[in-house]
Order: sequence, then structure tokens, then C-alpha cells
Amino acid sequence: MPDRRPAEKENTGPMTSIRERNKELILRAASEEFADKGFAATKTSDIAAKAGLPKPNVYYYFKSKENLYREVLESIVDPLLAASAPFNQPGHPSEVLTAYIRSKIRISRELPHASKVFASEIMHGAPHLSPEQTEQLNAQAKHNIACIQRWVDQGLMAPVDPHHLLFSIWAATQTYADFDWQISIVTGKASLDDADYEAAAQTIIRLVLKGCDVDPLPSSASELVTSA
Amino acid sequence: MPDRRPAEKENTGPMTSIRERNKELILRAASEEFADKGFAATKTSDIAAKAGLPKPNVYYYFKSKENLYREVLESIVDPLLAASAPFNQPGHPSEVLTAYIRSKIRISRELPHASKVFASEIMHGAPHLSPEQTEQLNAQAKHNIACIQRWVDQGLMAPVDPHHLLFSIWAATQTYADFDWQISIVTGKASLDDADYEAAAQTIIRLVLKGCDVDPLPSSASELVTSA
DNA sequence: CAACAATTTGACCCAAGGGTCAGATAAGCG
DNA sequence: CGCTTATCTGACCCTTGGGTCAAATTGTTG
Repeated sequence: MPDRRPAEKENTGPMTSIRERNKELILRAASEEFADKGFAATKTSDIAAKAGLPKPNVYYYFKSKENLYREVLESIVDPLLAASAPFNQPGHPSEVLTAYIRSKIRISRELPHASKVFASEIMHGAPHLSPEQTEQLNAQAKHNIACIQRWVDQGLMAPVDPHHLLFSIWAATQTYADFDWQISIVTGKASLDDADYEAAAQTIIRLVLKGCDVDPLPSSASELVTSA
Repeated sequence: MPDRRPAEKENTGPMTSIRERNKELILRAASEEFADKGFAATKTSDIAAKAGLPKPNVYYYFKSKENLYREVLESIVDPLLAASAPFNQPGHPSEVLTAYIRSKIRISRELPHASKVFASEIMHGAPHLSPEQTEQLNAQAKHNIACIQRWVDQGLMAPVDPHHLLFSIWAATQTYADFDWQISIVTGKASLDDADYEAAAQTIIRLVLKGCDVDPLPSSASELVTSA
């Protein structure tokens, strides 16, 4: 197959639209299937069916099941890294932690399938995640931990172990995507609404801020210097 | 394994020891494999190999892969229900919550494989869990939530949403089993030791108790003297 | 030891599903 | 319009792995 290098000039022209559209259909279907069943239990024929396309099309656009899976998996990495943005600029612990928790919850809500795929991947030792991405995520985690430790050292918050604090935040926010089935059963709601997610966020924020002896958001002012 | 139990069940004789021993070997191997790879990706031949037995033996003792999986899965249900024991007897919120969190963490530590299998099962909608067990777990959850709500109504703790509080506790404690790989990477330790688990427990307990405006362990005797 | 039950074993079966292919059709393009 | 390239499709291939079997071996019992 002499590759003709077809999409060298993807100027968002009308030509690519069909390709983009189908790739998107397949990716969306794949996200749901992978999230629902896991990588091994998912059949490419089911993905194709859910996307409304014949199976060979899946292999036409993505070379293999694993490739497709990887694209779904990697689609969540940037959002996850972006969620740590509050840690990458100076800010008061209460602001940073609040923004971080809200971002994490938003990801669980808005990208539930990819979130679940990611969680499942991590649970099994991230066999499909590229070393670079693993390293990126790890580096960001280390940075966040260092940042929290600095706050502790500066007396801006109680001496809570930053690792475990972060683990708890990850877990508490991820759980709304990962264990949605359980949450549906226990709450008795097929799916959570705005108010539910707001209550979730406020609960977690409360636990974290009070647990760290940090006063919640001093005021709307973003530049409030509290001289210690 | 002290399998020196001569006559405990029926009088089937000491012959059962070999059966028990092999079933135990297979169950142990299966737990690890299922936890590591998930149900679909696990090969019965790998389980057999890890148990040091030929594959047909697995089918001799357990009739099918699914049966074997179910046994692993269900082995965690009783411990999980038992962890809620503190909620089933009267007690101060601080005592109950502390004991509950410690039990949950202990399960994550002592039954990491079954915990992971359970988590994975829940993530995918519990397709293998029996309705009775689902109901048992759900009923216990509902009970715990009602108990917390009662505390709120009695003014024993701040008005925190019991559902979300419980979800956070579940998530934060389970995460040490489910995402052990991630935790290893971030902490830089191959496995956590006593001190690490103690720090984890104390962090979660702190978040929960302070988040709920509950004073830590007012009356109950711990090893330390906390008079007045 | 004979008879019977429990266990072990290697070889085998076969459905499932990832992946392929050649030809058909449709979409751009000079 | 032809010509080329992109897309679609049904039929096919072939490895993988759950599950089986009958015969061998070992243990148990009378």
C-alpha cells in the first residue's frame, strides 16, 4: 500500500468533513463501549454497530482496536493536565484547591466515558499509556504535591500529608465518573443533575478546606494578601 | 495455611484437605490475575499456571471461568458489609466514622486484589454480582446514610450531605487498593508500609471529622490519654 | 489387595472475534 | 466527462482461549 499521504492539507475543507465526522462517530461510540465494558471485553463490531458503520470502517480510520483505544485514552490526558492549572500560578490555597476540585468534578461530569477508561487503565497499571504521558501526569502530580507542601511549610494550612490529601481529592472527584452505577443506585437517581454536582463539589471542598484548616475563599477578590 | 482441621464440617474425611488446598491455590491466583487484568483479559491458563496446576484442574474445581470469578468477587462482600458494623450500633459520630474509615482502609490493604476486582465490577455496572448481594450492599449504604442524616438532624455534626460524604469516604479509602499503581509512582514507593497507611487513615479521618465539625474521639479510649 | 472415588493430565474441539482483502461505490478534480 | 482518490462493504482468514474428554494416576476404603 503506497501511502499517498492523503491529508497533508487538512484545511478544514469540506472534503475532510466526512473523515472527521466518521472518526468522531467511531471515537464517541468507542468511548462508551470501552467505558462500559473495558478494553478486552469490547468488540470492535459493537463499536462499529454503535457508530452506525460497518466494522471494516473502524479499521480503515483507526488501524487497530488498540489504536482506537489509545486515542480514547489519550483524549483525557490534556483535560486532566489542564485541571491542574490552578497549581501552576500563584494563589491562595483555598482558591487553588477549590478551583482544582471543581475542575476535576467537571471532567468527571463532562467526559465521563473517557474518565472511566482512564481510571480502568490506571487500575490495571496503565499498560497502554505512553511513558511520556505517564511522566507528564506524574510530573504535574509531583508539582502539585510540592506546592501543597510549600503551603504547609509557610503555615498557610495545617500540616496535612500532601500525598494523601491529593489522593483523596482525586478519588473523591473521580468517583462520580468511575462509580456512576453505584451512585445511581444509592441516590436513586438515574443521573445526577446540576444541583447534585454542586452538592458534591461543595461537600468535597468543605472536607478539604476544613480538613486543612483553610478558610473558604476569603472574598471574591482574587488578589487578597493575608499578611501572616 | 493451617489446614489441620480434622473434622469440622461433615465427615468427608481428611481427603478434603487436598481439595481445599487446591481451591485455595486457584482462588489466590485468580484473585491476582483478575485484579491485574480484569475479567475478560484474564486467561484461565494463566490462573492455572500461577497456581502451579494444569488448566483442566481449574475447571475440575470450579466449573467455569465465570464461577471462579464470582467466588473471588463475592469473597469481598462480607468484609465490606462487616466494615459497616460501626454504623449498626449506637455510637458517637467521631467514633463510628473513625472506625468505619479504618475498616475500609484495612480492607484495601489486606484484601487488595479482591477489592480491585470489586471496584472493577462496580465500575462496569456489576454484571456478575448477584441481585441479593447488590441489595445487601445497597441496604447497608442506605442505612449508613440515614444514620449520618440523623446525626445532622440531632445537631451532632454539620449539615453535610450524607450521600456525598459517604461517596468521598468510599472513594478515598478504596483508592489505595484500586489505584495502587498510581500511588506507587507518585509516592515513589513500591508498596506502602504501616506508617503510610496510618498517615492515609489519619488524613482521611481528619478531612471527614473536621469537614463535619465533629471533634475527634471525645470519649472513647484510644491508646493515648485524652482526658477532658 | 481389590474396588471405588478423587484427582491429574495432554490432547483435543470449536466459537468468537480481531483483522484483512478485493472489489464496489461515491466523491473530488482537471 | 474520464481519471484518481477516498470510502464502503461482504466475505473471508486465522489465532486465541474457554471448555471438554477419556484415559492415566493417585488416594481411600473395606
